[in-house]
Amino acid sequence: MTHSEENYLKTIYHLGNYGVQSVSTNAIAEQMETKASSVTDMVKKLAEKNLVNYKKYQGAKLTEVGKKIASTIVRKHRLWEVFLVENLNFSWDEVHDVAEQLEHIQSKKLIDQLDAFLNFPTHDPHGDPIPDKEGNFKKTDKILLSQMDHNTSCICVGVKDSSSDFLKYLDRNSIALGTEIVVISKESFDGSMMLQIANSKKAISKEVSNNLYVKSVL
Amino acid sequence: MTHSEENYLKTIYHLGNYGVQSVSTNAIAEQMETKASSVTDMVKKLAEKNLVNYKKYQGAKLTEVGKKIASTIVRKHRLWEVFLVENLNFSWDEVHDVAEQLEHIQSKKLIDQLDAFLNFPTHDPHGDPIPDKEGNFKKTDKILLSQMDHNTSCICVGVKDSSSDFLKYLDRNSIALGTEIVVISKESFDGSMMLQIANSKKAISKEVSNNLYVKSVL
DNA sequence: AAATAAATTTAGATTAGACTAAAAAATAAT
DNA sequence: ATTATTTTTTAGTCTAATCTAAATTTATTT
Repeated sequence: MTHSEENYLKTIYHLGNYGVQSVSTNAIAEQMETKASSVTDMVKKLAEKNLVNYKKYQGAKLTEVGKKIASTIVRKHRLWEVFLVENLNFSWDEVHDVAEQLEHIQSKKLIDQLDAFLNFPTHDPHGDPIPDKEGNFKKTDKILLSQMDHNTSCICVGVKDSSSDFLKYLDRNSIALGTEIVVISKESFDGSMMLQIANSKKAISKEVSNNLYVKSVL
Repeated sequence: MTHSEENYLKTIYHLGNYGVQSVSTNAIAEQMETKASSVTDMVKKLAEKNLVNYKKYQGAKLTEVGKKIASTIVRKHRLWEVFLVENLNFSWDEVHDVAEQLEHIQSKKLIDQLDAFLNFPTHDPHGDPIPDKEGNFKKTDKILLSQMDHNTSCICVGVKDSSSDFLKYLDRNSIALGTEIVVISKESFDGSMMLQIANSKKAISKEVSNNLYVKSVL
């Protein structure tokens, strides 16, 4: 497995909804910031190795073996993110690039021991689930903040956009995983919201509420 | 910096005595298990980038910049080894391959924070010194066990051969860093030695005493 | 000092991964 | 149902890093 092959598998895993759907050549190319022709070449190679099923003009879908490998890469990525935040003083907007590198380190013992060292975490610093050794994880019943009605309460459980810019915005507005949010009102014409967070009111745009996952509380 | 370029710099650093001496093409090739022609190509490229000084048929020597990069790679390698042993239950004969991968991770913050997390260690699990951020380290005045006279005492402070086979041999014979060794006698014809370790006597060959660094004690 | 051996470099080929430009297939629009 | 557009593939090129085999330089012997 080369780094490049691993990156393709990971991308197909993410875009194909944890590997269940077929993913188009162009979608892969856009996500990876590469050209469609490069994707075609690589997808053929992965098909040759039985890691994806591929028929011309019909996109690629992970095989069971491909899915297993992809989930392992995601598992490693997310475990390393936890390590960086919990033990090395990284903030949640700084971990991605380093984890992109660390996810390619090959050592079964390393990842098992890291998992144990971190006390078997189930979610990464952005609220995304960490697959177990078999590639399984429980899907949390999270919804987008934008779907909440006014006069309801919820707890922040994840982000859809995990770009540094968005995460820093959340930091500045005291929104973190576990933060309780009350939706005071919702503007129908632009989708903006007025929130109550701790003791202060905050206005947020539709872009923000569309990128924040929450769990409703009674 | 590609992984390959980093590996060449590291090798030249080690073979050239921390970068002070010129290293021959063949020596590099043998150490890296590659061909001399490949080494020539790479050394030319490194010279182009001003990381080594190179004149045809005269080997390669690190420049100051090259030395700095090489020492950083060694620093990362050794810090990761400490982490693996101290925090992830690896034994000293298991760390090398994983550290070979981890040493290429690029992140200044990562390595600084790891250093702090480990409490600024000065030596790796094999007793080798860890360069600081500037690439400096204090050379310990260690000698080979084979140079000790009979009826003298010493403490094990490092290994010359850090192959898994040798390290496991040491484990089986209760020899670790910090172990006190008394040289009872020395056989002149084959260089073998009789040692007193804790409460038991052990016979060791010249190969062993030639690969174990010790510090003499009064 | 000439001949032999060893070390090193050069020349040319190969593979992985990416690219551009052109061709072909699938989709959408008139 | 043709035409136009988008998507995807193919064909050919490029770079990094490696290799083999041949040529060249340096070192060693006799």
